[in-house]
Amino acid sequence: MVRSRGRIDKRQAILDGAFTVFARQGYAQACVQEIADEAGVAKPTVYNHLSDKATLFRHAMQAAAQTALHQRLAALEPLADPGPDLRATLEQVGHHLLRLHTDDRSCALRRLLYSEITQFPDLLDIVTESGPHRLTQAMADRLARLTLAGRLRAPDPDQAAEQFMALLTGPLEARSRMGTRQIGDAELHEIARAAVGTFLTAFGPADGRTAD
Amino acid sequence: MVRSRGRIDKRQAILDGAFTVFARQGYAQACVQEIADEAGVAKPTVYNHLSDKATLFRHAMQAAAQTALHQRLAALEPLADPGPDLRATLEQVGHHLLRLHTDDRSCALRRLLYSEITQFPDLLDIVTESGPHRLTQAMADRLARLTLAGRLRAPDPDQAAEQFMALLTGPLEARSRMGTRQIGDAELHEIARAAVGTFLTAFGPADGRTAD
DNA sequence: CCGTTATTGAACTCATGGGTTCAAAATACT
DNA sequence: AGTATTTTGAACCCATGAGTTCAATAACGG
Repeated sequence: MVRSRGRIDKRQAILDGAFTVFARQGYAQACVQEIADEAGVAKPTVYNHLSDKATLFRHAMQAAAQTALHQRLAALEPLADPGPDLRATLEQVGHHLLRLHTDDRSCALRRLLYSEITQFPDLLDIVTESGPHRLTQAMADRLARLTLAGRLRAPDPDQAAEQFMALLTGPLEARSRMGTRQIGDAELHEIARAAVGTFLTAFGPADGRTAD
Repeated sequence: MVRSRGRIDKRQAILDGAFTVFARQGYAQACVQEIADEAGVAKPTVYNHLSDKATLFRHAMQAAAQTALHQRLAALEPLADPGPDLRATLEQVGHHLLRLHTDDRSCALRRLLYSEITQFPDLLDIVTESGPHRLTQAMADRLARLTLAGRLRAPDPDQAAEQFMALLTGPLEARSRMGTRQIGDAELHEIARAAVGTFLTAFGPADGRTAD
């Protein structure tokens, strides 16, 4: 059995394995030996790369948050140049965001953040500020542009973005039983459609209530 | 024989202290000795009332969820007979809900639920079903009545309730930094006003946008 | 090839904390 | 009063797991 013994590869493997195990067990219940196994690595190797369990946790969370943020920002792309059917584009983006939001790693990240926020207050600056906040900001930018273009009526884009995100993710929490139940694609579409419907009724152009 | 054990009913003190410590430390980090101290009781007394740490946790969570639910349901009362100014009543109820939602014990309850949901899947049935779900249900009932009375236009009261709650609590999560920052009453009022504004624009009576 | 460095497994130390035992003391019930 | 029950403190047992040590070994660079 020749395992790849590159030094760089191991660090990434360790961080990935760490997040997987933390996600499955929670911080306190996860033992370093299990993380080492998950990463296909010996326990001392873990301590060779990351000094202790806490920093291991921090780095694993940071990495997971980074990828989550990038995925979400990418999902906003269609709003940069929405086609003639703004409603359809919003629904597409909304649905994409919902899919990312219900992703296993995403749910685990939120759960871990919630649970360890008291023990690791610095996680907020690492994760949240690089997370939801920047996402809402980007969304607000899009909405501002759309308002300037006369396709929306959102004089306060920050508030509109905040509420659009709320309309999307709010109903999820209850329905997904806090992330323990996987939600079918059809239901996600339905939630996105309802969210966009309400959003456009409130912030759509003047003649808003048209067809659907 | 008679159920009054020892001097007072220590059981309640234990459950209260347990929730306090769990809220402060998280499940795994909380040690039973500390709970005993918090409750002003000896450690064996704790085990005398609750068989082990897990059931102690479950009962503490259940008790906390009960009170939280009752408080929230009570907050909906004004909607049973709203005065002539529906907007004002909605804002009042919304603000009240937000205050309860940002309450320390409430935040701790949500945090603990999120964090231990994998270790205690049964908590969902104990807490969530007795929590947000029943609250949204009650809200939907109110909205249905208001629609029948011609004061709203919410043909799907369940969805309207779901979205109203989302508009209220969604913006909170980001702003309160997941419950770590206390939000001033003024900001809560602002959030409630914005939520009700959007809600009424979407679900208000036909001549909606005028009323103020 | 050979020295350097990273990795490995296994065993070890040590602190923490769940849960129990027990005899003494406090309390409640009659 | 007297008896049954609970509470209490302290000590105890024991499992778990973080973090370390170390000698053997695999990879890598020259």
